[in-house]
Amino acid sequence: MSALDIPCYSFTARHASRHLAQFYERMIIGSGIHIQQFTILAIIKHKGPLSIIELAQELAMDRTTLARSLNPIERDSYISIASNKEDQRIRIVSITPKGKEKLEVAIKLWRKAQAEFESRFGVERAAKLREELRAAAEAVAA
Amino acid sequence: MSALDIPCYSFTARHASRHLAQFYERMIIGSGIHIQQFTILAIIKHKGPLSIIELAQELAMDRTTLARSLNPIERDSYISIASNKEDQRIRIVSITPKGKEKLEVAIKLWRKAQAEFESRFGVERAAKLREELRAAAEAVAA
DNA sequence: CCATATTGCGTGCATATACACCTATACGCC
DNA sequence: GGCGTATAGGTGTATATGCACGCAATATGG
Repeated sequence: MSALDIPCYSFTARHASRHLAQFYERMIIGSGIHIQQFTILAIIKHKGPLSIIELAQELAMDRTTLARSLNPIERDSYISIASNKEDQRIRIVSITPKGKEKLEVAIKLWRKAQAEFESRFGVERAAKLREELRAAAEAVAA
Repeated sequence: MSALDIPCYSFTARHASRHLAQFYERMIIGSGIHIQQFTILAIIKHKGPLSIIELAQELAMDRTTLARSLNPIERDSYISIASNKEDQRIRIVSITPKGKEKLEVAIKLWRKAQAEFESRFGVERAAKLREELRAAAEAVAA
């Protein structure tokens, strides 16, 4: 018996998440960004300029975690963060042209990672797993 | 469409892992240890004294990540780390009596978390999800 | 219009994660 | 025994994660 036989759902999810992340990192390393940054860039691009809180809601992650995750991609000029005239508390996050270029490169590699995982795991099976993961997260929502 | 609709398996797994972890953290907070530390303590107890590398293999996690995760539970005297006479490179990790006590308290709360998740998500469904997560991690193993 | 509540956000702290690189020890072969 | 190699482990750096707390700006109620 190894730890993988521990029936803890949290451990199993964490374990799978770690290893999937490493798999995706290896696949998109040529783009120069991380898989988490890829997701954030993709959301910013598709949902348009957003406040920190709106973006955190879109990504279903903690506001403070997201804020810190923005630092490296802002430093590398993939996003820009501007203040808001009407409400000076709000900071608006946008993707830059440089960020869009980066995203396009990463998307090609990401598609390969997706295809490779589906090839190894099965397309239907992968879709089912994703749906169940979503449902599990919803089941434990605070 | 939110980020949850992004079909990235890595994002979905990370998302579920984060939220499951938060759920378990809330449930075992009374024990004073974290869910990750709970898993590590449980493995050390059940697999007996182990080297860092053996322990990392048991937990299917990176050696250096594990080593740093041992710091807080060693500081709190839940584990002890001793050197090895035969091979002085090796450091042997053991659970302490204090660690065992802590583990017993945490295990009661963990069982409640397990039961609560199974109640919300379904026992069969949860078992199936766990099995699929395990298989997915194996599919992307380096 | 002022006092209070709410909201948006940043920061300190602690833990988690892993790669690259380093040191020390053991082992194997000659 | 000594030298090259393999192995166990530590450390620097960077990102990820989220709670507690604080601050500033806006909204609200009287």
